[in-house]
Amino acid sequence: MTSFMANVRSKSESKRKQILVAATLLFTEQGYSSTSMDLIAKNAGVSKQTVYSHFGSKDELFAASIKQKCDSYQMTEISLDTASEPAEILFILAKRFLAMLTSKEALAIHKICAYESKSYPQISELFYQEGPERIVNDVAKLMAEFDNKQQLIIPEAKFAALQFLNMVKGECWMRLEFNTKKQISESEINRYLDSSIAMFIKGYST
Amino acid sequence: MTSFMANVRSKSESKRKQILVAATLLFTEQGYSSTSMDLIAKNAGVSKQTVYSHFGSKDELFAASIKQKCDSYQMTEISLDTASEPAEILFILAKRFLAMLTSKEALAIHKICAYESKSYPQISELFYQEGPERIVNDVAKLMAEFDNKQQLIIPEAKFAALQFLNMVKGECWMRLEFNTKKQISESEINRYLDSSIAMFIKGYST
DNA sequence: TACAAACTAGACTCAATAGTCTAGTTTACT
DNA sequence: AGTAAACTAGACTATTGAGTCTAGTTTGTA
Repeated sequence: MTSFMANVRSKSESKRKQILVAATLLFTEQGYSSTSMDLIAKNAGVSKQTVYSHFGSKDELFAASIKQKCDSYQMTEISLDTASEPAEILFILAKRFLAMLTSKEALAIHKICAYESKSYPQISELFYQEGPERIVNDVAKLMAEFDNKQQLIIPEAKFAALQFLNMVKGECWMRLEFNTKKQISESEINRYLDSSIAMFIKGYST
Repeated sequence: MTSFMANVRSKSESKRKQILVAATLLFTEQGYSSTSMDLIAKNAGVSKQTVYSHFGSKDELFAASIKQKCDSYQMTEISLDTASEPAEILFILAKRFLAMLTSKEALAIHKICAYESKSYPQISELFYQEGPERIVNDVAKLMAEFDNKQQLIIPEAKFAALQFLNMVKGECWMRLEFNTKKQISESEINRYLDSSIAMFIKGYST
């Protein structure tokens, strides 16, 4: 068989990665339409033709770029020490979740997926599944565990997860999303989280 | 004085409005960069030159367009019958808030302001103030009232408002934001809201 | 070593679009 | 009625950017 395939040189995997890395950086920093293929090629240290040989079009490259970002969305595994008190666990969870959510990367990819959700519904869907949905499901398991152990009474674990995570986002995230001048201080965030957790626990207490 | 200003014809206010209406529609439907000035002029039923005579540039028109959308952001006044039970009031509030939030218009303007928040920080800021911030402040007043009347114990009215409104957004809003195939049914939303309100009230109960 | 495919640099086409300009028309005010 | 500015239609400029093409270079494999 290989005799038919003489003189074959396979496309460089490293070039592909360079292109993907450069593209992802530019797309998430500047958005889809403001990012040119020429600049991607230049930043990847690669010729434009090579970009087109690895990815057929700008669309395709965009899809591949966001897709790999989604795949690598390893939300810091919520491997929490479930031996502790709910209040303690929830506080740590809230902090981790907020840290992830407010990272430059996460904000950028969220923004671009929401904005392009009409033009690229499959990408947006992918992001939703790998991002929000996965996290909600993970936290729902934790909520079910609280219920199991009778630490809290939670009839609908998924609702509780949604309620908790959405609360945690709060003003802090919105201000980042809209890039407002004033931002929320760490201490203010902590006060808010304390308040939210206290309310949540009381609301679901036995 | 007017003798110096002979032969003056003032720019037509109605043309200005036509332009603004067409521009707003296109910007919110297609985003900033995909909307051309030619199309705006055409849809407004006006010549391109007239667009430029009323608004100096595309940027300026965009700013004016979003600004007037923000100004007209009369969140259905939260004139709630505060004589009722908190649970009842909160349910009506939640439904109204969700209806507003999930309207095509609100989703579109939210999206574009978030996306352009780096390029147009002043517009994004304006949206934040006229949208989220105003609503939170209004709801905070309601929360303070619950506390005053000792129907609930709410030490930090603004926190409670943020917690409540963010909870209400829930999965429904996220799925619209990302345009996922599956959407949340009305009955599922109601179950979620009931759960959220029950938890909130218990969490802040006396 | 020879070949074919991956690669490079950069010129090229083609389309879209922001903004300007021109020439002629309408309209409000004096 | 006369005038100057608002308006129209549309040609025009200049730029940007996606995607192609060409000519030549490198490189892995048979």
